[in-house]
Amino acid sequence: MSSQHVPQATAERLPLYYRTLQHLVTIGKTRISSSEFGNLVQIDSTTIRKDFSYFGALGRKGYGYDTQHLMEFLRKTLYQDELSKVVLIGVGHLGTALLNHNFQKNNNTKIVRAYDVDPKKIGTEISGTEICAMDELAGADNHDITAAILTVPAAHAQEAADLALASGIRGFLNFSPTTLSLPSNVYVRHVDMTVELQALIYFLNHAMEQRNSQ
Amino acid sequence: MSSQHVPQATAERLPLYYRTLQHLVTIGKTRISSSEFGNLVQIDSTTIRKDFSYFGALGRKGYGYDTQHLMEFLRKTLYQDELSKVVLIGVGHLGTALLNHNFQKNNNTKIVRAYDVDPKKIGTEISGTEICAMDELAGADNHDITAAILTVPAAHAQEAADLALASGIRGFLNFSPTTLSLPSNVYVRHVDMTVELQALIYFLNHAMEQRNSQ
DNA sequence: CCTTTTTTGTTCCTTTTTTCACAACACTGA
DNA sequence: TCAGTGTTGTGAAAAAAGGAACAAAAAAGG
Ligand SMILES: NC(=O)c1ccc[n+]([C@@H]2O[C@H](COP(=O)([O-])OP(=O)(O)OC[C@H]3O[C@@H](n4cnc5c(N)ncnc54)[C@H](O)[C@@H]3O)[C@@H](O)[C@H]2O)c1
Ligand SMILES: NC(=O)c1ccc[n+]([C@@H]2O[C@H](COP(=O)([O-])OP(=O)(O)OC[C@H]3O[C@@H](n4cnc5c(N)ncnc54)[C@H](O)[C@@H]3O)[C@@H](O)[C@H]2O)c1
Repeated sequence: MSSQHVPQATAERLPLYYRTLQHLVTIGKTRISSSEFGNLVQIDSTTIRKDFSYFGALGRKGYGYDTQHLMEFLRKTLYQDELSKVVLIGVGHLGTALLNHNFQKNNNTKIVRAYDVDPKKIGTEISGTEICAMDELAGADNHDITAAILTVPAAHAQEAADLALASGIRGFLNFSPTTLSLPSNVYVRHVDMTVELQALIYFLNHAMEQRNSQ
Repeated sequence: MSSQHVPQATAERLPLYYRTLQHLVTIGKTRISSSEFGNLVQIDSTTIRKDFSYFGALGRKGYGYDTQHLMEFLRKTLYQDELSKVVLIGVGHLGTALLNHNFQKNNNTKIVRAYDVDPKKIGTEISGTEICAMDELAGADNHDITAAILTVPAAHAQEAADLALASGIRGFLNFSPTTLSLPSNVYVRHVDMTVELQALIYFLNHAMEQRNSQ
């Protein structure tokens, strides 16, 4: 039962569950049923229950789920209770926003260092995070760094990723609108806000009118 | 054949295809096979061919796809050749980054107006986009606006969305880490960068070690 | 203590998405 | 012109994801 193989789709939902549980704990809600939780995150309650069941019996019949317990379980599952250190490459508009944010809410992840090529930025600090030269990245040993956030212009994304890879980084969150070519033992996630906006517009133009005409 | 029902998964990939084709046209590549294209976007070539086939026969056997033609077809499909106007709500760190960016590359979408509650920001401009008071949103007629980009703090996201909805907006790109509750004739897309980073870390911890042990 | 209500965990069925396999067709070069 | 090669478009199979239904267990309320 416990933790056989967790489907990709389930794994993608875990962070949403975790964040929602954090919120519930904060507002003092100690228990929740799968259907109430489902309403909250807008996912079918069966899907919720099945997702949790991959990790064993986390709930109690006739009661629901203990929010505190479930949250802690997910925290361990997601982070294995270690602080995940990440670096950010490209301190431009988007990079600066991310540094200022620095995933404050979420104390298990921290941007520990930033890199850029701009001499004006190198040596300065944003929100307590120091900005270093790209040359330093090339020589660094970053095996303790979980991931690199890439917020450089698309034309430089591959180059920046290669440097990070050489320094020992094995995870990438790529914000540039370009596909990276990296070895298969490296994990890349792509966040493309332009694509998101285009997809939204497409669905408004097509999917919606279909739904309306039914 | 042509445009029966386009699966959700296919529709989600169209913007990526479009962007990649733009790049190919820019660098002067006039034709491409599904397998070469597939390598580029890291999607199986069969999936590429099937995706395109929902729109009819866009390629030529023994030749491949004409990049210019395919790009133009996708542009029409995605935008129906109209400029999509969007507004942005919440001119903070992230909102400012988006305004500075303003989807320059992509001339079919434009942030025409921004809204905030901060009196210091109201009346100023960022990258040519004027920042208005939220009160103006409440009274505005925004039926010509395709979508609203929400970059307000999570605690205010629902409230901001409700105002936008009342002014006639029917599409939302929500960057706040919260689930919005809106009528079903409204389309909401959620971009959660925190979740993306958590998912990345989860996959690094679990999926990767599985792949390695095989 | 017993009955009724709630709610999980899971089985089974449906839908969606991906992948395989290949016939059909169009280019290419001699 | 014609053999040979490349590449699409698609039907059929496989895999993944989603959702209905319900037995079993626990809680709640007398
Ligand atoms: N700003 C946004 O809202 C937004 C939205 C969607 C996508 N993006 C994408 O995110 C990326 C960054 O966008 P931005 O608006 O922050 O751009 P930006 O131009 O403001 O910042 C880019 C930063 O990267 C640095 N840089 C350039 N080349 C580098 C290199 N080789 N190594 C390290 N650093 C380098 C620059 O000095 C600059 O500080 C782009 O790919 C952009 O397409 C941004
Ligand atoms: N900055 C990031 O990199 C980042 C990363 C992930 C998620 N987010 C999310 O994006 C959202 C915005 O983040 P941010 O860093 O830009 O925050 P921020 O605090 O810098 O900006 C928020 C802006 O919204 C305005 N605002 C507040 N209440 C409002 C209301 N009711 N109506 C209109 N405007 C209002 C504020 O005046 C401010 O300008 C947050 O929900 C945050 O969690 C941001």
